[in-house]
Amino acid sequence: MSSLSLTPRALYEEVAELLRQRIFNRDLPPGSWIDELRIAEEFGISRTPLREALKVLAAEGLVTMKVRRGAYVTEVSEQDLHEVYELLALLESDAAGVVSQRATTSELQELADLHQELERAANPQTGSRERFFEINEAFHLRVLDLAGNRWRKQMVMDLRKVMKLNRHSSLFKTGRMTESLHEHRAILAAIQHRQPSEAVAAVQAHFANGLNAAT
Amino acid sequence: MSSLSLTPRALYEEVAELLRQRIFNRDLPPGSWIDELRIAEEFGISRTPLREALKVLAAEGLVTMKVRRGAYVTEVSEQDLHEVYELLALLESDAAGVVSQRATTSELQELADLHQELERAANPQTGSRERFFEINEAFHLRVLDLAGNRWRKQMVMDLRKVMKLNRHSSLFKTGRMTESLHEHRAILAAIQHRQPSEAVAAVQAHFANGLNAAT
DNA sequence: ATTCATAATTATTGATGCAAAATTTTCACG
DNA sequence: CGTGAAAATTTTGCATCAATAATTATGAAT
Repeated sequence: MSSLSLTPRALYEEVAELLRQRIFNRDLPPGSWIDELRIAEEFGISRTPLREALKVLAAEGLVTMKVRRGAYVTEVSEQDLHEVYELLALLESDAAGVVSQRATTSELQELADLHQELERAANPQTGSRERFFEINEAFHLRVLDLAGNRWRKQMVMDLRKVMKLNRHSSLFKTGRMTESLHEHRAILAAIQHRQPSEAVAAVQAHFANGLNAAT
Repeated sequence: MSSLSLTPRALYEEVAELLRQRIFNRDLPPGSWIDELRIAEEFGISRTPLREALKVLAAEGLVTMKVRRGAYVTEVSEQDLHEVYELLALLESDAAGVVSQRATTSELQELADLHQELERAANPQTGSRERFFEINEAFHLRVLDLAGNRWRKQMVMDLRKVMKLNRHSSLFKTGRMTESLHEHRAILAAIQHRQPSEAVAAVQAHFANGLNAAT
């Protein structure tokens, strides 16, 4: 957690990040009303930057603004879960296809290294549940980086935030670790062998299995 | 311009919409600094709702916030144009594929009716440039509705707003009207004949041609 | 005359205050 | 005892005010 930033973020950005943590920790559970006065008091700030932060989170989909009713933590329905999984599968599978075509040899090696870390994280002896999820997300985001479309990456990151709202989201489910690891092996292999259609299919299968595990 | 809204939007929403219009009209050109005092004065409001509106627009990608420097209208680079086109092609082509599988007969008829309006709008006798772009966008958005994924629709709408920032964006270019109309015929035909892969290909071709026209 | 430093002006950012609206509570009447 | 209306409280939304940071202008020194 490198908290020393060269460009000190605006207060409303910091507040937005704190709110995200509270939401993901389920300190602010889905559906709950966000008490502006209370939060402002706790954070030791005024309501102005807090309200700006809430607008940002609303744009991300994490909170929902109701006219004259304030902000509520977004409730992700079963339908939403399906739709977001569908979108993530589309965006990330296409990215994997692009990467399998365009990645340099050193970039492929980098992905292989990341996957090796994932293997270690999946081993109870050398890793942990938290580490697995961390490396897992890093791998997915690295593929997006290599696909070279910042708009897509931003969208995927936003969608993944929304996924975290759902308890049953298997993006971070313990029982899925071994299965997920196997699927990652297939994804990496397809990319390394520069087989776009196989890479696309492998990522789509990965998300299809994730959705099944979630529901 | 129906200004009587059943659910009176918050002021910051209204302001956001006014700012969007000014940006798309190039009253506020890309790269220009947004003078909060001046705009607030012109709109006859205080700076608080204006700043909240700017946060919303920043989340949409229309403006860029710089720390301690205020808000600037986003400049869309050639690279961005490519990337956004790539994403729109991916999202909308997949949507067309879904619709060609799942649409009911009456929904297909609705799309056909919309396309008929597009044909009329493309005819100098019975339509106009503005009407063509209007119907064109309505058709694309209707396909997204029928594809049944509100997250995708939201993303496409945001991306299309970003496209409007670019002068050369062929989404709204006069010279492309006839060509665009032909491509729309192919898209509609593929959907009506319930041929998903043809529908996907037709939409991808539509966007590929659009990108060529833009650059 | 040019450069550097300091002062002044300007603009963003955050806090506070106030009014309007909605919700809740209380009290009266059936 | 339940229902409905009115008052009180709570909370949002907007405006104003204060402070911090940055940019520009001015002046002095080399």
